[in-house]
Amino acid sequence: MLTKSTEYAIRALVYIQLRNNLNQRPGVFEVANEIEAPAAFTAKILQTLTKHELIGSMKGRGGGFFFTDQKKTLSLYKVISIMEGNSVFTRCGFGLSQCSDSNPCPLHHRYAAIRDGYLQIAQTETIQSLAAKIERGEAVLNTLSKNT
Amino acid sequence: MLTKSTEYAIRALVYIQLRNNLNQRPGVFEVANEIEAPAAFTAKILQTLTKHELIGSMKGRGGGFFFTDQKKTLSLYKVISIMEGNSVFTRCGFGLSQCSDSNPCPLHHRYAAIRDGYLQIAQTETIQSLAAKIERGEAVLNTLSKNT
DNA sequence: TTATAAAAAGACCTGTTTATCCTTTTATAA
DNA sequence: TTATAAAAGGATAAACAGGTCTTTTTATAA
Repeated sequence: MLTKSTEYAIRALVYIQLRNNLNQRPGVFEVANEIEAPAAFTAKILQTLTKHELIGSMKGRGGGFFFTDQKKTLSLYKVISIMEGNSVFTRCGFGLSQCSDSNPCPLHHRYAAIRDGYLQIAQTETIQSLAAKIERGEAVLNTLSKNT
Repeated sequence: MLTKSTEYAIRALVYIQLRNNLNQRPGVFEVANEIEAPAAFTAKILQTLTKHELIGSMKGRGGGFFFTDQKKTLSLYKVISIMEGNSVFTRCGFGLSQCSDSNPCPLHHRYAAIRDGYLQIAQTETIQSLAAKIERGEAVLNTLSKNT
């Protein structure tokens, strides 16, 4: 469904939010380690997220990544759009470039329902809502941490 | 969602079914043209489908592709599994390798519902059911044909 | 004010998917 | 029985996603 880059981005942002909640600013290596992604690749993704101002960054000693506005929420939809565009929410499930309610492919009606459900998730879930679930022990961020 | 190869495969199979219903056996060029896919690439995909015996083929003059058993149906699930495996039906939406009802990622419950819905579509829709919709004028196979 | 720690930037490498082209095999119509 | 039309097979290329490495910039603690 999502590209690896997008998945890494979402996991990284959730981790950053978790650390920010403890008044800490994780760096590239810490983030990469926690989300179980290659460090150099994680650095590139964090660069992208910073360039698009989803997060802020500080260079130099004690630097790292952080959310600039602790009150705002960030929807998965926005993260996905920035990382890979929104075609996952619009593409035809049959591969047709022209496919719509009025000119449907044979999968259209059923597939569009599923796709819209996915869009709903992406629009309503946020980095903060995911982080909260982890903080409440209802979910895990990575393979390492078992919440037993 | 699906790879291009899988989409081409499904569209090709639907077209072959449509032609078979008229007692014809389309060849590579005809299929490629109708499903709006590159001919050489379509040939490779038809080769794969033939090797896995989803369809039969005849070489030589008057040859082409066809379903060997006109009574059987072929689910999209089977086509997808052969073309790209079944990870689309099993992957975690958050990218975790270990993600389950008992050890969920923060997206798990909502995402699994969507994914299962998609699995339902793939298991219940068949090449034949899609072809039938087209024959009834309820849907289109390609960009060219407008069903107005 | 300098050594150090960190992110930013850019070049480069790797693997997979998508796609093309050429040769070989095979069936059949003439 | 031969020319021809078609699929099968194999090698190669192009585009993209995923990933690495090195250098540059910048902030700060010592």
